[in-house]
Amino acid sequence: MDGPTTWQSVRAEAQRRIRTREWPPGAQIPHEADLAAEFGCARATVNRALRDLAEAGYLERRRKGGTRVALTPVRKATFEISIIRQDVEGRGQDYGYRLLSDALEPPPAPVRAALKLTGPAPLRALTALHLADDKPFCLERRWINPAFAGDDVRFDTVSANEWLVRNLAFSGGGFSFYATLADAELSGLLECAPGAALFAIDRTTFSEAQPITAVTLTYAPGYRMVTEI
Amino acid sequence: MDGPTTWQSVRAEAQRRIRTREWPPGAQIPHEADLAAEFGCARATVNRALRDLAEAGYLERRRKGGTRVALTPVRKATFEISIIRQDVEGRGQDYGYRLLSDALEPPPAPVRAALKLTGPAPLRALTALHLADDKPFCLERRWINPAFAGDDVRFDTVSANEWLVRNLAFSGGGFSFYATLADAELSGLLECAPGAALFAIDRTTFSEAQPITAVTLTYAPGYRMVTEI
DNA sequence: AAGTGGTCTAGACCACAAA
DNA sequence: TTGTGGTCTAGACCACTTG
Repeated sequence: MDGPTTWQSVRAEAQRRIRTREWPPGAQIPHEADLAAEFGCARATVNRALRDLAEAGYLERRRKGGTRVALTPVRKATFEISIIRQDVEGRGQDYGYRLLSDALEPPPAPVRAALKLTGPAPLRALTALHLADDKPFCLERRWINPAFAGDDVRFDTVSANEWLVRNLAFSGGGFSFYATLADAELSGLLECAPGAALFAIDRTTFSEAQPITAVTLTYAPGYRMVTEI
Repeated sequence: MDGPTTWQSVRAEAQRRIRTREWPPGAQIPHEADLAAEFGCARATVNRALRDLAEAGYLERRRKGGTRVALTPVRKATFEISIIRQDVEGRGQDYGYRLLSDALEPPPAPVRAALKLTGPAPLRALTALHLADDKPFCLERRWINPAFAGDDVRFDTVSANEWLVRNLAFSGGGFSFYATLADAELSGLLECAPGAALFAIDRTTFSEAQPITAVTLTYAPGYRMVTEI
């Protein structure tokens, strides 16, 4: 005996069959019940293994339709959205934060569109600088729905980034990553040459279909966002 | 009766308790057995729900240590690594591909380091251009371990990007995203102004600890990588 | 040593989609 | 209509870690 069949071992064997083309791309693979019989385990164990592979993009499963090997295995990479302070400290540098401005302003059209706002109601507009070892690390330009962070919430010492992460669990939204040029304002704030290439992230956050915040994070030159799979 | 308790409903209720601070950050939550009794369901159902929340970064679970609400909920975003052709076609544009060069060359030091190569053995060096509606979309500069794609594999019409995705299921590796400036060579190939800000991705791929390929994808100006959570 | 999550089993019913 | 995956149950044993 070699103990009970684990779902990891079933997954590994299924991976092997996909890699070796024993189960070629597009082909239908045996039912869970058949595989359970073959591996001598419960169907739930097979289910757990195949569900894992489907989540990773290697299999496509449909009720009644059965399970097929994905024609184009979609690699899914995950990256962690950390608080900027943790990002800096994780690099072994000292973190600093400076709030540059905080006022109510009517949002420009792109921000209104990103947050799906209809009216021109003013939003709370923040500009802040995140520092690493006293040097500019990232510029944060944020628009916040005042209903979620009124005047009583102050961002002098705690960044809006951190406050929102800690106070808005379970929200959805979108990201977009792109490159942008340092204009006069950015080069001044980030203390870099005008015309430098800067990595930037636009992010919108919703909670239960309510718009919460839109933010642009522009990083100082040389920044890389790293992840593994 | 309202039917069996689903793991999704358990997860939703747990989410609510975290959001409302009924389970505050850092606090230990009841055992699976207690929650199962409270919800009137099997422990496996509670386990499925809490495991899901833990994978999303909201809970931290340890055998014997119990389950705690994460102090800093790490948001995990996932993005799909698609074949560039699909990316272009998904935008409703015509895809084109042009192989610019293909030769065996000793890799430069950064590539050797990224692939953890010890010797100076030559790699297959490819340069190719991906087109959208006949305009440059993305420049691909790739180094491939010849053991995995010898001379018999030709990349005239099928991009190495696509060939590798289709032929190397189950591989690991790393990504890094950054911004870079268009130098003379890049501006010529991507038909953009010198000094433009370009979004770029470095990627390394390993299969079973064997180095497979290192690639730099440099996108034409204006490209955004988009994802949702 | 003991408590907690991780997993497996065997069986059952259900939801969905294909035929 | 029917076949397939999705899920729930009740019980059991095990692995890991903390005390």
